[in-house]
Amino acid sequence: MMSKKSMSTLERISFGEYVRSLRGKANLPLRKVAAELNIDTSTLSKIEKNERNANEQIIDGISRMFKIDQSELKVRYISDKITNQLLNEEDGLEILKIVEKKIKYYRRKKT
Amino acid sequence: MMSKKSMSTLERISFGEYVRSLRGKANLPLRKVAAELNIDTSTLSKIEKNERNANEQIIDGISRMFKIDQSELKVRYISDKITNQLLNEEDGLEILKIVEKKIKYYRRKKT
DNA sequence: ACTTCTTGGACATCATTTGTCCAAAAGTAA
DNA sequence: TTACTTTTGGACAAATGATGTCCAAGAAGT
Repeated sequence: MMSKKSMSTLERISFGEYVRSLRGKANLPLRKVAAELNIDTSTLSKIEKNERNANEQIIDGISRMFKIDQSELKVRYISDKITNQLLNEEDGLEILKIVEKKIKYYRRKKT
Repeated sequence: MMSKKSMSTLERISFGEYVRSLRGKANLPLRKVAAELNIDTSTLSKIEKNERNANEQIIDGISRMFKIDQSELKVRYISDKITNQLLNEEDGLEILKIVEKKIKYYRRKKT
């Protein structure tokens, strides 16, 4: 049985690093991908270095371009963001547990 | 054994509602608490209705005023925020699991 | 060297948040 | 009801943060 604590290499890399790796495998310059996504080359560079935010439209474009699952990519993006919010919080892990309970609670109530 | 899924009443209420309940128990008007916190009455009203953000300073002030644990209050605040970010995400719970792994991973690395 | 790719800074613009005030609504007690 | 206090929501400017765009210089490949 796989330990819950382990992280695959894929999970370990950040959203930006992941996008860069996709682009690398496809052997495409920033220029081309950025054009396809209708954003500036420089902006894409920064996204890949986690210095700029992506958004829904960009994420969708990337997933279409590289034929990867859109929600997987979104999950990567959001989980990075939240990790950054909690990484320096003393009680980060406790917060996660509470959030989990809250989400489950509200979902049960609302659906 | 207590189910992991259960939520105490205290956990169920929002940050704002909690602050309001503290103020209610102490029987203090917004005016007085806001003055103590150096914020506008209106702002505090909105914080209690979760329509405005609190911040570190305000959270600290509230915990001092009502003699409650400062990190507990902070945990409440942040967990509310993150819950709101994830509540409407299809993959919210999956994201939480990944965040947990990431935090554990980075903490192991960095400390 | 020449060319292409990548990066970082500058900048205006746009969006969001904050602090503040005020008037009206809601509540309390005479 | 009237008088008083508390609470709310809207409006607004100021501050802060995000976005889009351009360009020049650094890095990498030929």
